[in-house]
Amino acid sequence: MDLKDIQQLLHEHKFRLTKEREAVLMAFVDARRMFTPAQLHDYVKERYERVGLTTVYRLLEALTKVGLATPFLIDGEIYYTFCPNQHHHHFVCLQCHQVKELFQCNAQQAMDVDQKIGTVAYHKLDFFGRCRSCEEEKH
Amino acid sequence: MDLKDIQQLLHEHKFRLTKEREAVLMAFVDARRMFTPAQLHDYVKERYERVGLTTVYRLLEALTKVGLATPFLIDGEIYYTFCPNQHHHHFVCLQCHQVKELFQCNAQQAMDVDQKIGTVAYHKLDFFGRCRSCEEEKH
DNA sequence: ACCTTATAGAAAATCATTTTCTACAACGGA
DNA sequence: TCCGTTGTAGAAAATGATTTTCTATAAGGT
Repeated sequence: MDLKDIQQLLHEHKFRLTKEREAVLMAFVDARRMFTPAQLHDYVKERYERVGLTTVYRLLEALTKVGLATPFLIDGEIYYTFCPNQHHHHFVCLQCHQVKELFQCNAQQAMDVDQKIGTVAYHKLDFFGRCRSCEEEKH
Repeated sequence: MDLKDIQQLLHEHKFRLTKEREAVLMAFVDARRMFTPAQLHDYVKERYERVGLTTVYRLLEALTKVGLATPFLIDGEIYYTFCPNQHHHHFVCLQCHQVKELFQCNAQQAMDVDQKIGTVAYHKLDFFGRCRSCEEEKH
């Protein structure tokens, strides 16, 4: 999924991709890690250009609405990660906040929620720990 | 896990179980559903006795800290559910907010996160949908 | 019973998020 | 390409959930 596709998806939902949003989007996509809105704001400011915090909030809201971003709740903080793909899971490094996608998914079958309980609309499966490079960091 | 065990666990962490906290705890445990702090506050006020909202926040924080409550992020709202057991997963009804625990867990084996990625400290697997009774409600 | 330490709850403070507002930019049609 | 419509940027203000503060009180150990 590249910029064109993202643009089209946003467009279908009547969101316009301005240069400001594009700057935030580029930063967000490239980073491959999770951010709180304020963190992403700082990150964009440093690397790309100065944009308003409101703009960051609005893009994150838009991306979440069209299914391109996922919020995580960790230690009471809400982090967002860019999620271009349909259904997948995550490995989240609690140290460097890097996020990796895992595509293989056997959870639905593996768990097989009983009909007596209800009907599953969707599920979430995420792994948290330390990524390889964070582990190697401390000798 | 009964009240005695909860009391002991809180005690180990130097939390005291006062009558106010006990009222909130009873409500929370009995309900078997998820609440935002404000919702739980209302619920306790109606059914048990009047307690301060601050007290509700503090109990939820304490329970989360000792591993007896789990927060869910749904539509931007943070909901808490009482989680007495070690490792398990959830079925969350998005309509009535009822929560059921699922104990069988093959996720770790089923997914088998690659060593190259990192080391998993814990994982979360939750199912969202409509529970049986909500489904039957509308004929 | 006494002493230390945690708690209740109201009130105030904090701070993340949302709303408001105005000038401006993007898109689509002529 | 120009124009009208509609969404957007960003600062500033408002909102509202959550946290902190404070004082009297209660809990639990000794």
